[in-house]
Amino acid sequence: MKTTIADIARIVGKSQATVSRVINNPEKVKESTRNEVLRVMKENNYVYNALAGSLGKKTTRTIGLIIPTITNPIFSVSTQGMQSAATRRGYSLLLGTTEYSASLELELVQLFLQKRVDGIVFTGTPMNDRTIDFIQRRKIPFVITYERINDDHTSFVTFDNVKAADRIMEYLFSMGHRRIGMITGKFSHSSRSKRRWQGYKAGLEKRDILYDEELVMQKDFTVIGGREAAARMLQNQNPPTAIFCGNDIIAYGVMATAKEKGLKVGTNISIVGFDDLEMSATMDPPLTTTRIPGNEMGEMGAMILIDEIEKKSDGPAQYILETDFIVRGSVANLNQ
Amino acid sequence: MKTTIADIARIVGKSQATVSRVINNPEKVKESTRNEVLRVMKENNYVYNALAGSLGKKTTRTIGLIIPTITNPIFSVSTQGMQSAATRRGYSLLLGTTEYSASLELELVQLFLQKRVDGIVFTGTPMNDRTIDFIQRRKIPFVITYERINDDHTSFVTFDNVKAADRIMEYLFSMGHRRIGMITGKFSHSSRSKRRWQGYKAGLEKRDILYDEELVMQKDFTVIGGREAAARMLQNQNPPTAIFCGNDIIAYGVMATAKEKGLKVGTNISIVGFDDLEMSATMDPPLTTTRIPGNEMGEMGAMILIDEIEKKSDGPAQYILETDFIVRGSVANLNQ
DNA sequence: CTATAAAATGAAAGCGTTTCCATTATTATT
DNA sequence: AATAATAATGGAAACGCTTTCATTTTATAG
Repeated sequence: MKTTIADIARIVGKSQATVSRVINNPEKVKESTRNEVLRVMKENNYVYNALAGSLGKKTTRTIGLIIPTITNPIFSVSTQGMQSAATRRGYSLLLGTTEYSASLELELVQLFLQKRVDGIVFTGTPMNDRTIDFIQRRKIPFVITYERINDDHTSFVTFDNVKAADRIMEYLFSMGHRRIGMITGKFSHSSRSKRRWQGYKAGLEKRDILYDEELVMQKDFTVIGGREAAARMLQNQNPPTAIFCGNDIIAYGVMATAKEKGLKVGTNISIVGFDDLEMSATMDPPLTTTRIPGNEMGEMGAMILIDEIEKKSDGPAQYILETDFIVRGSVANLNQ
Repeated sequence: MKTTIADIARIVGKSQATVSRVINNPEKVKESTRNEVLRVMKENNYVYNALAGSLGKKTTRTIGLIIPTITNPIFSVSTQGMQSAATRRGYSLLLGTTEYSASLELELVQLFLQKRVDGIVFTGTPMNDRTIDFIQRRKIPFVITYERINDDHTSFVTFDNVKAADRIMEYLFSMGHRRIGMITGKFSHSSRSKRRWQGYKAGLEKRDILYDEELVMQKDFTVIGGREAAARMLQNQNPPTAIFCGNDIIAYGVMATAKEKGLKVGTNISIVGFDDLEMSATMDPPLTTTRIPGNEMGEMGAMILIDEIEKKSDGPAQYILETDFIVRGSVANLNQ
């Protein structure tokens, strides 16, 4: 039924090895026979069987991507970057989402290993110890993006959440804010939330502002999460003048409920986000936030991984990319 | 180095066939030997080679997803749905983005065929004729989501853009609007844009409103696109009272520039979007728009495809899902 | 022309499973 | 206890490539 290289070989009157060569090392076969082979392939609608090929070559030219969810824009942006870098270098992406579940994460790794991906990139997942152990034991190349682990031997490309959070606190302080709340994602879901909170807390302490537990809440990274948290926080008897949101989506929710309560964002209440999603600039007022290098992390993650797969790298690559703090209109200046 | 089922067989003292059975038909091997095999597998860190397995079985349990871009939220939502349905049924997703390029689309199909995916789902791509021809000739199962083609033999799950657009026009008319503009995506990128425009035009004609070319613009499906179009359209000497935007993202842009021009959205200017992204409800004012069943299309698309792969379906499945028109606050009532 | 190097090709053994068919062991039946 | 079923297992070919090594052709040099 399906034609194989053996069929092609027979028709052309050459050996199977030669046909294989025109696929993999065309320059090694005489031009005339190469053209002949190609012609016959076309004529017979030959489709290369990459399964069989990979079984022999021991490489599949596909990399696995493990990500909490594709739904969060920050992850779709990095996925896009990864996809384009991978394509550029001739690799495909096998997609797996964990929904923040550690067991799913491990299962995915196992599945990907069975499918013999050439490498795996973990994006924004906590990577539980069993996963790390499992993957390290099989010594298949992997890189981490959005996160990092403390291990000299593993590659990652991430950014500094603590530093970025500190930059925000510095700004808020300079604008005269002293009572600052924080609404962030669940620590259990991402260590990024926790680091931002650490930056928040450190920023407070550094400026001798006391940390008030009532002003920090962990919520889902969703609009609803932001709304719920804001609703409670704003009816505090001594409400914050500014709220540091763990991401832009939460900030949208906070803005919405603040407005509903009659507050004027950027005047009566200040809000800052994190991520700089595309819509953040078009909010009303435009959201002050920090841009993270999502696309770059994706691209670089793929590049680094592929370099390791192809042994073009010397040792692990560890990058900490810069973030940009973007001042727009959602923070009031209390100094004047 | 790597242990294979042959190794396992030797250690256990059984044949390779038996080991293969404990993997694929565990019930067919005596419990004691099954446990023994399992034990030895664990002991030796055996990892099943799905490549070799697939070569024999002629199925890879992976399906290819071809999508314009993962960055657009409507596609990431459907991808999520697809992913979860696929996982549930034991399939993985191979991801490919076309960036709206027909040639890339074809290349992806070819690549996926080589990698022997069990089926392909096309999401929101125009599917050029060469692609259709190519894939039909190899008779590998495929389904289309977000779009459809006129062919009794191919499965799709989509929604009715013309109808949804008509619903919008009906509403706008009922609210007293007679001069209605449209800002939509490029027809060349998605036939959805074109259909929505058709619905717009038909809606106009049905109500004896004359079609004014100056009030319709094709732009990128981006915030910037919306801004640019709005900037021009609003300085028309006879500007529209309402603008029908081809998607929510464009609507965000339009809202932003309308506000900048001092217009009050929902009062002086009316805007309606399309897609109902998560943030649309939190816009100011909340955006009136129509919800499309992204997640459902993804889930159903995967289900239908897998049914076809596993021959559990009788003939092609063609679904046209319902959309929801969601009235919020961005349209003024001109009647009162 | 001949000798030699280089290019082109071929034969056949993998790669790690599945699967068909045959064989042996076990259980049920009378 | 003999026979018939049924369950469990094994042998070996097949899946469609790659790759190594040997062999044959062709080109190059003297």
